[in-house]
Amino acid sequence: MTNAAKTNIKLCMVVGPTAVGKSEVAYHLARHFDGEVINADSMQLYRGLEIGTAKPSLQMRRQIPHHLYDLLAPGEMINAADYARLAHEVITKVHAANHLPIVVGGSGLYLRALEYGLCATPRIDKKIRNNIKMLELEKGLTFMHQRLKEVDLLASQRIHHSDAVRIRRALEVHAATGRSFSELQAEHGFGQKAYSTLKIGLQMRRETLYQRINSRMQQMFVDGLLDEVEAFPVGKERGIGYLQARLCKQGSISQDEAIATAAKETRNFAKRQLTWFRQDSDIEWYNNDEEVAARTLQNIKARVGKFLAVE
RNA sequence: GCCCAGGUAGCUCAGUCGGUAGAGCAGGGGACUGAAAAUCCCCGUGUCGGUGGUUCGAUUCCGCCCCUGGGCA
Repeated sequence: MTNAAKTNIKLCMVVGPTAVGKSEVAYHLARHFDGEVINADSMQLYRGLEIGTAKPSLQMRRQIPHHLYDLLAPGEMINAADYARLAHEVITKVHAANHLPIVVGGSGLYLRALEYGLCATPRIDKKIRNNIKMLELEKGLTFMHQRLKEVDLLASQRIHHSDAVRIRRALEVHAATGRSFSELQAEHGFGQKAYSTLKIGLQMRRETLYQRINSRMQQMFVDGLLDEVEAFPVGKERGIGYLQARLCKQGSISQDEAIATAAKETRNFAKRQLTWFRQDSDIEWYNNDEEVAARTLQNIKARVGKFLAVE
């Protein structure tokens, strides 16, 4: 994917698995290069979720402008396309102010949507969505997959028959546009970059990453995750740790169990993130293990400096 | 010291009427175009505690030893 960018706006992305230290690096880059930080984490978008989403500290956020951190109320919904629109606005402003936009986060689809856009589909009508849902409820997933096979063979081959989310989406798009989803995707093809981007990937030894995740989850409960979960309406909890926190409050599980489960889910999530980012060959990887972190930061700064210098 | 029950995958355990073994969890790999901290797929070789014996063949049967838990002293 080395296509020419639509604009000549330069921006930096800091990506990688959760708990690898992205926010820190982004903050230091912002300080050094007169930048502003833009969030690309689907959960840090929410107001009031400070502890459980490991947002950058208030201290950091007071010193450097941080965007898209307190946008939504817990329980409110957003999607990748909406996110991309919001981020574009902010990036345009930051660039206009002659500052370097530094996008940081671990939500792969959000980052991709920002960089390449998503294929153009209309907003799906509530009626269509409901019809498909009802049909699925009535006839089952296998039937829905069979139906997808009839209207969009390629999509039915690509989407596993158990993947309800994607089956639904493909059927919705077909119902709304009369065209097959796979065709629309092929036309889009992530063909055009919106910006001139430098993608910095942070990684560290798996074992260390997992230890950091484990102790961070422990600390989250110490810091008051149990109170923070109250930001959600009961039953609307989303994001790793919050459901466990609620169950713990209700007495269905012990705090130790809550921590263990939440830490496990975070580890699994980090692994999925790594799988996602690994297939992006544009990412330049840096090791952020503690013993080399200082050095790494210097290397990254040097790399960003070079990136900004070239025409 | 004696009596019981165990010692099998990183963990918890199942199993082999003797033909070198399999579940759950953990873990690993992968997919991903408006729910993405979501959703979904694939992956199980390990001195079967050690050592002798019986046997064509022992993780399985027998002896001894070691370890763990419980009971009795």
